[in-house]
Amino acid sequence: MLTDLQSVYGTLLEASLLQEINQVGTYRQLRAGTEIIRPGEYIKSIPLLISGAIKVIREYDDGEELLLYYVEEGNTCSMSLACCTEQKRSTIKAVTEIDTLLIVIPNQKLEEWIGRYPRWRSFIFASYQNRLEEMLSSLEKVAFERLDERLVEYLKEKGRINGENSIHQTHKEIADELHSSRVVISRLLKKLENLGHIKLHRNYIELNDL
Amino acid sequence: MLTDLQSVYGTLLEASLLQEINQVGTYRQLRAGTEIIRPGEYIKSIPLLISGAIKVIREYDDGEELLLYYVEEGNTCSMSLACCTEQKRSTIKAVTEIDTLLIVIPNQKLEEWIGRYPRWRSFIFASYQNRLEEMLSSLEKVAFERLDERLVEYLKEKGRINGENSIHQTHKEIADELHSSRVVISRLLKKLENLGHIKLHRNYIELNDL
DNA sequence: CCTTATTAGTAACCTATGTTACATTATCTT
DNA sequence: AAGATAATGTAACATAGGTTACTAATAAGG
Repeated sequence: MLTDLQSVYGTLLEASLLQEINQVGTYRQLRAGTEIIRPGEYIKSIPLLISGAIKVIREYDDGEELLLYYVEEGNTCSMSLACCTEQKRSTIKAVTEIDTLLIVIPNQKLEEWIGRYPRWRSFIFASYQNRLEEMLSSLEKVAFERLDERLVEYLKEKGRINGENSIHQTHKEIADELHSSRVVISRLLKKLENLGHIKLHRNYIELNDL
Repeated sequence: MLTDLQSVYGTLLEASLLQEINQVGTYRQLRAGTEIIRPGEYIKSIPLLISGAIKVIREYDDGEELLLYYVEEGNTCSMSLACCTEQKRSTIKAVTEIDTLLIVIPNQKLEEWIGRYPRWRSFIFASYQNRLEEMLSSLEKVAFERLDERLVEYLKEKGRINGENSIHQTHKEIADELHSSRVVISRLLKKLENLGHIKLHRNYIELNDL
């Protein structure tokens, strides 16, 4: 486990800090589709990703949702950071996109290390920076791009994260994450198929050239 | 000047830190409409707002733009923080919305104080947290709300920030900040006028009940 | 005071996206 | 195998919002 940690965070963090993380943290191996954070929960610890990916979703009472961004290996979820340090309830949902290995750190350590380890401090700042940029990028996509463009990017990203050239999702699920409707997504997917970019099947989509 | 600083940041930051800020920082009194940050610039210092307000805008090569959020007194601009610590170019434009007093801190102090002043550390974290939330809120508005709702919120917020019940902007300017077109904004404003919520004039809009 | 530029009003039209409704096909249960 | 359920295809229609074009009103400059 420590070797995994070192191979991912070795260049980012101090060797002594890695030892400490390994001692106080709890390793968790999670299956794809596991809910890590639910809206309304208090968060008492932060996850460092060793492998896999987590998708972060904004969810509403009425069942509406919107995909915000993915967190990948070597990163942490700044939304949790923020919630930790401020003792606030989470406003987002986090779900493992694929099988994921992470290590969970209790939040008092988070603060303590900021005083003691300069590289931890940089790491935390960089995480915030990344998150702000991801949010900005999501905002731009929603504000400026048309749905067909967003759909293509969604398919590409999902394929990349899952390391496959196919997407195992129903049209309804895609529609939810893009905050659209099933019929519209089916229509656009069919158009992409007619252009030869993808091939549609029941419950999965083959990606050819996007 | 120090008394202004104390009255705004006195409860947030250590007294000794305020002294230090007062010494190393540069006070700047800016007129409404002053550009503080332009896209592409490197940022070597961060601003602490003492009074006034700054609007933060995403701007593109083709002249398109989108209003992201306002920074008000007692806050700093986390987008600058992020740029400072990472030595990156700014991706946003910041303009004073009204006459504004702020104090500018060189960025090496920013880092130094994080190690030395716990409350500075909390302040910086809280700023990030606020910015993430503002971004999330902007994202939601663009993704879920219709333009007429966004327009109403825009008018309210602008009125509040300027401390007036009128907005001194042309329809074109409003359209740009909401990333829409003049004709559409005029149409929606006229509808709001017919409902008795506002009164339209050349170059300004009277707000009645919104 | 007259000309010009800026700002706003309005109509006609277009398109992306959402909605409703129903048919079809694939998968699961029993 | 039959029926139930879930996923997809498709057509018809509604609407928010963007575009173009033109007019009207107001302000600014000489």
